[in-house]
Amino acid sequence: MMNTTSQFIDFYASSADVARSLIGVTVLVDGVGGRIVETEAYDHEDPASHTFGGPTRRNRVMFGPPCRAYIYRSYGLHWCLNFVCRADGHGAGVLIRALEPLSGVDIMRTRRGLDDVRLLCSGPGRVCQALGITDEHSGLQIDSSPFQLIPSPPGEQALVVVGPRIGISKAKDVPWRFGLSGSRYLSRPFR
DNA sequence: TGTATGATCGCCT
DNA sequence: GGCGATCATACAG
Repeated sequence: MMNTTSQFIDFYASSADVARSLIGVTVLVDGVGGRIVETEAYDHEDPASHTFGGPTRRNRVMFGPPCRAYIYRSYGLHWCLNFVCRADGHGAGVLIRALEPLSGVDIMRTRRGLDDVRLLCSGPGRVCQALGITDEHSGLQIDSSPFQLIPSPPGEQALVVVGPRIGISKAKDVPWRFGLSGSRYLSRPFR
């Protein structure tokens, strides 16, 4: 398998394991971004997932190789970023729901049209607007340009909290939402 | 702090 | 034709 696995995240693991291990990792697009503080896992056997029911034109990237970006349009308005995981054919991924802004904050302010750092990347649609992500990024490797993944500082152990996913009508109780405990940049608090 | 609502369109039935 | 893995705004308490 060629250069498709990031060095410190095993994208061949289950989407829930990947979602948990991404907390604390920094993601940049053309140098702009921050630390992941909130994720959600989705997979092929999950009624809440786009991939439930098999491949379609929209979701085909999720059935391809791991360590790629799957971008979809949400509510006709927003873009949302996922990291594809598991081996080929599983239709699994991790939704990036919120970042702690770290790099290129002024660029993100401009793109979002507001100043408050807490509102720059605290939601999946906001993340894509702040990082300049559109469907043109769909299918790209997330460990090479323009994307960049940076591990958490060694010794810094992210304390991860878990809860049900947000904004779905099916499989509401599955605890596949992960967050950095105590972060000010979550899209919503954990109960 | 919370509930409600409009915007807007690609995808699937 | 209907419905979202959402967001910003408006209003109530």
